[in-house]
Amino acid sequence: MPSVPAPRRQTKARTAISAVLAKATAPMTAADVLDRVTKAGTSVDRVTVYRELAALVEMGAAQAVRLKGRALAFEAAHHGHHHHLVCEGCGRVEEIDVDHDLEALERKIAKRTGFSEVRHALEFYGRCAKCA
Amino acid sequence: MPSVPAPRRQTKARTAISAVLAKATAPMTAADVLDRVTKAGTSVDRVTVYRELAALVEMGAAQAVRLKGRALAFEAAHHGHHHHLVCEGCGRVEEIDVDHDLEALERKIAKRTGFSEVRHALEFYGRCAKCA
DNA sequence: CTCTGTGCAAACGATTTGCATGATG
DNA sequence: CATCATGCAAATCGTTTGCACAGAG
Repeated sequence: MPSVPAPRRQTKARTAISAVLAKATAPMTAADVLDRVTKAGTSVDRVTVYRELAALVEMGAAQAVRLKGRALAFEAAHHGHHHHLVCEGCGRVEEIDVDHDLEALERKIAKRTGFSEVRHALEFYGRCAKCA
Repeated sequence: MPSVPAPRRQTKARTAISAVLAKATAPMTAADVLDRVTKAGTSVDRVTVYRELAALVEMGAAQAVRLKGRALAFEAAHHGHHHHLVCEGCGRVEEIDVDHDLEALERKIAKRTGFSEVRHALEFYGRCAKCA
């Protein structure tokens, strides 16, 4: 077990994956990322994408969200805390801000239940105007 | 495509699965259900459990929730609308009621975005007193 | 030159599907 | 006795792991 966190090397794969994730307007699945990276001209393996996404989450540069559907989706962390509105027709995802004070709610729950480090996941589902 | 919804036959497997799900105090994964059904003395195949759970959801008698972890979990629908608090240490799940008016929030979102049939999923995660 | 990153193959867990047989209404 | 339900085998999908080689520092 190294006392030093281990250096992070810069590689084509990493640059490409981060670039794609940074440009994304909605959470992307590993397959989505692979697809765009490939179409952008960089040849990367599926496994590398999984590993890099995990690394980005680990570093706090990305976060994983579980929307409808089996695959995990990822988004760059530079957006602040926000929520998602998912269309069940076309699958399109919008970011959405909520004015409710969920942090206060978390504190209340923590106090009531004895839980610590309480966090939340909140998503909305519906049908967009086009898919109505 | 039959104009009549297709009759639902009563079988041992179905009785056992519904019974287990009805008694559950927290959402159960297909594997959990299989396990309890088996231990309760009824021999059922994994596949039957999946099919029956899907059928129950379809009928509105159960609902699926995606908590931390890869497997989908199911719970009987007879509890009203509620949320979950999941311990990331031991995995225990508590039902939890929230006083925030999320329906009002849904209506607001619907109006703002043009989405219809807006629903939400809200879960909380943290560490329970024992796992702190 | 050393160690991290990558590709490839294969393992894995969760879920789904095809098909022949069994049991219910 | 016509169908629906089930079991079993195998396919699929998303993800992870093991290992040998390539490439960054």
